[in-house]
Amino acid sequence: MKLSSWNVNSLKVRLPQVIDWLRLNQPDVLCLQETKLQDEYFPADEIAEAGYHAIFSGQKTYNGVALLSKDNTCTDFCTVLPGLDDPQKRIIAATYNDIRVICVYVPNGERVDSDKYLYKMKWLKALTSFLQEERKHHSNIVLLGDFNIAPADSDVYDPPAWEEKVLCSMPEREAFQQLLATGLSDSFRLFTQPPGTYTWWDYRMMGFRRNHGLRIDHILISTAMVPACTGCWVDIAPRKLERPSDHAPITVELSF
DNA sequence: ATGGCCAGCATCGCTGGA
Repeated sequence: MKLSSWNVNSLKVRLPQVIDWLRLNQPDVLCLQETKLQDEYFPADEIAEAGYHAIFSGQKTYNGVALLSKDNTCTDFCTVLPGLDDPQKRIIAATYNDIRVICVYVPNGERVDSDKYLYKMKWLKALTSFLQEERKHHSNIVLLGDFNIAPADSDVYDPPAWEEKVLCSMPEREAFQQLLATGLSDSFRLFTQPPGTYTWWDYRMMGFRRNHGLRIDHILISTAMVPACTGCWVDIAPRKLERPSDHAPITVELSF
């Protein structure tokens, strides 16, 4: 089975690209971030025509997450991060065939000296606690989405320029390691990858053409799933389209 | 040169993203 994650930066704008991508790639689950849609406007019918069931948690203008799946029998649907009274729609989780799928849109943080950075760190701490709890109930966990963290300098096109900047700062990288310490592996790093593989490129300054990118979208799998993991890759094709999202989708493949 | 682009909302300029 295949699970994918894509920050679409407005599902309204990107819907045709998402539908095309689903038809072409046929993931079992596609997790979306930054849908930027209130639930009453979610394009469930168009997505159903492509053969996918959708659950979603959105709001006006900002944030918003969704899980699209071929399987329409998910259970334990959840859209809140316990311990955090957060009006921002940044998490959606559901269980598909004994696999716990947790889709997240981690706050950006803006700058390391901003209040949004403190909110980001608080959010990550609550997420780690949530994973510790989820681990007690599920052995097969996939935590995927836009983490807004480049875990290492090899995930950054220009490490000196980004040193201790938001997305690359040590506290953020430590928070990422704390997530892994709950019993998760970065599936991307289980395989040899082409150097300079990223998931986000700035719209400005011809960021994509110059491959000025960061790897900030991730698929983390519980250790029990590692032997079944057969691949993880980033598909940069959608980033080359007209009116692209600034993120590319990432996919993990599992032998069940 | 610390900007540049993009989406949304509400208009013709701002916020937020990363």
